[in-house]
Amino acid sequence: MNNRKLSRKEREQLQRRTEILRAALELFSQKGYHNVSMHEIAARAELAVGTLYKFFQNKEELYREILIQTATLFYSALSKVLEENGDEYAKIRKYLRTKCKLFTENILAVRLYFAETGAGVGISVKKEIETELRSIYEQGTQKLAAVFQAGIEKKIFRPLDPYHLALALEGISNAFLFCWMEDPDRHCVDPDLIEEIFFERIRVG
Amino acid sequence: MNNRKLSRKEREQLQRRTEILRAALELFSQKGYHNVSMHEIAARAELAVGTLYKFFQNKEELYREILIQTATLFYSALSKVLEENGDEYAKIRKYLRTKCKLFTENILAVRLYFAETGAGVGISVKKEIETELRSIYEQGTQKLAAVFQAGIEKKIFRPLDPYHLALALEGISNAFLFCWMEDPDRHCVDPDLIEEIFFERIRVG
Amino acid sequence: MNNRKLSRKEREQLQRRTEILRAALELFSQKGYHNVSMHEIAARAELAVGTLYKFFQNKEELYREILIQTATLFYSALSKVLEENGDEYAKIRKYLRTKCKLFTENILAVRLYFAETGAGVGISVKKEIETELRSIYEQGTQKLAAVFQAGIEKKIFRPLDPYHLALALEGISNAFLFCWMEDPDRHCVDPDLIEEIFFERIRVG
Amino acid sequence: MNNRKLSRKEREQLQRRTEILRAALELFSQKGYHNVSMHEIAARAELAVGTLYKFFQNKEELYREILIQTATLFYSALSKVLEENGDEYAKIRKYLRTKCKLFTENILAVRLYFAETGAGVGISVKKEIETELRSIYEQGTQKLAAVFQAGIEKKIFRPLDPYHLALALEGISNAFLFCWMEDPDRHCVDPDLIEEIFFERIRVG
DNA sequence: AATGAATGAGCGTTCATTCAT
DNA sequence: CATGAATGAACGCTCATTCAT
Repeated sequence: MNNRKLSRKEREQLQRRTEILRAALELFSQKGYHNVSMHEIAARAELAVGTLYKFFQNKEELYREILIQTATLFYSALSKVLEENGDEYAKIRKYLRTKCKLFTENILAVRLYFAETGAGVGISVKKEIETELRSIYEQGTQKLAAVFQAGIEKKIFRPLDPYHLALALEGISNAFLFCWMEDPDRHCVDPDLIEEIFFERIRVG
Repeated sequence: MNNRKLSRKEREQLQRRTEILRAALELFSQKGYHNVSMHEIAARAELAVGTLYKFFQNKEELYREILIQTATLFYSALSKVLEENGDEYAKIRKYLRTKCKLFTENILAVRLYFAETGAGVGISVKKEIETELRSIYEQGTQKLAAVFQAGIEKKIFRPLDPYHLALALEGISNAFLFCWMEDPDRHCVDPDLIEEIFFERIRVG
Repeated sequence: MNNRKLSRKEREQLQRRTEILRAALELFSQKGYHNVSMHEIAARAELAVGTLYKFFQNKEELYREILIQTATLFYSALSKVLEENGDEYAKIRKYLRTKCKLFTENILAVRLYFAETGAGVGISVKKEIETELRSIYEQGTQKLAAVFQAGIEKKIFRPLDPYHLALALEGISNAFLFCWMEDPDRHCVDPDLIEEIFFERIRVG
Repeated sequence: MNNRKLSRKEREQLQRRTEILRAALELFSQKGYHNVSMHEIAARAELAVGTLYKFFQNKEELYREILIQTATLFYSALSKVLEENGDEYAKIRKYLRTKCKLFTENILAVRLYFAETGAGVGISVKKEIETELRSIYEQGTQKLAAVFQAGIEKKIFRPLDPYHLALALEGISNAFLFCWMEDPDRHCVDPDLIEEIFFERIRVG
């Protein structure tokens, strides 16, 4: 990273930008895109409205930034896991664990993310944002499918369509995570539980 | 039914109401609640704005009507399936088939429905609508769980938490249906396919 | 009168018309012209909206009718009193008594009437109505002034400007009647009381 | 006063606010509350609609502000007069002079004021505003009554009910002022004239 | 003649965005 | 460079009026 090179001014700028994103995330995830005004975001970020427009072209762009940032964070973290060494079964298990962790640690962003992609559907704020997000999501699913593919070749998994397996894993884990988001006390986020249902009889042997 | 008793006037009224709902469904599912104006809906229904308000108290009510109608249609159809005679495995299979059929035949409404309930999350148009919908959805999941419970008792299924099984089945099937909704050519809606992944090794024996 | 000549149909028509005026008077005097809709009036008169338009060109005309009717009723009753035989002092006394009676018996209409003419001012629903009403009111004041004029000539009253005397009497009596309308329990409508203040000297010495 | 401390910005703000109030007063007093739109006021004030809402919460509040401002101005000026030193007769004379002056200098506001309080009646824009205004008006009348009471005790005035005397004075003066408002050429606003009629005896003998 | 469903102009209000300071 | 007052298009909604039945 080139953090060292940032002048005081630049650091202050970055700080401000981050502050805006934080304020916006809180508000958007609480009330939804259309029920949050730029004034409200400015007020929460303790800045003037005009300043918001110095950092983001418009409201949509600010929204997009939050979503892309989160999607990228998730994608890169989960990709990394899938690219590590180890057998495919272990990779999937770690993937599940990481996904659960990311979700629970970033609920606000997740809310927004799924409001947009709706676990597959979604009437997004803007079609472009939706497309962009879906593309990132799709890349993730493809990577997951590739791992299943490898696992199938190594006879770790039964010879099913790897993309479908990826889809199914995503579907189950999302369902459990959604359930938890709705009612955090129900403790559905246990990855072992998800694994048991998903794997126990799918795995060969 | 008392369809016979409808006078011409009443029939025309019903027709108009249906026309409004159709126009609204199309627009809402295409652009989302906040990006559709009452004028737009009126124009598409080839009516004056005022007429919309003769049938629906306000925009929200019109939106709610669409969602509740769909949710109820789905819920009653799927409940019926689960209440029919037959062993639990057959019931689940029929449930899956019916769900796929309902989805593919009501894509527009499904888009809206999941935009609201977000398969679990969702920053809804109005909290009341969300709650109402979620309650219907939850009832459905409970009914599904009851069938799994019965199946477990009869040793048809492995002794897992029945609610989790319901959640998982919903998760997987939604994932496949979403995938299809995004790209109808990919033909992911084959219920056999979903069953294979979900069941083959979950079922005892 | 030619009441005899009215056919059943005509009688029914008149009845309907009266019914509309009654309903409108009640509503207008309760909530004011702008806060009453034609639907509301129709509903209270137990008629269809369209029927209202058969009897009155539009909302304004309906309103005008009520006001002109009341103004004419008041004017003719009070004129009659002033034209009776008797000395001028007695006429004024009877005028006052009649005015108090008319007011207390037609509060609803009075409310409307003064809302329009505002005891002199008034931002009326329509300038034309205001002008028309004021003209009737002015005629009344002129007639009253003529009586004062006669009284002055007969040395019954001191030689003051008769129009001013008329104005003053109207002003005082209105003030007392308004006071009563606001709070009917305060019993300010005693004509003797008004007379005492109007006629007898206030300043000692 | 702290007028000195107003920065240029603050002065401009105040100017704008005043400008809005002026435009609104002109229009309201000309056409009445319901026949004036916010767009119209904005246009006359040479501002955008949105700007109106920066200064006043809504149309009603803007209306209320005008009325309360005027009522307070009148009340404080007239109260001051009644609280000055001097005998009661002199106070009433000065009161009358001041009232005439205030009326003639604020005709627009007076029109509105009496449209609301209707010199006693009035179907007001909002019950709350009416109540608030009437309370101010009533305070004024009470103060006037107190002066009459003192005058009666000092044998300056005949022993009549002081509140009724206040009511009568208000009634007469309003009648003359209304008469002048309708037709400014008739010169009815001469306070001497009002006094003569109010104070001296009308009936001969 | 009576009806009341349909109309659509026009209202009050909001809020993303701009730009003079 | 940050500010926030000003803008005005666009919204949801109402209601006087019309006209086919």
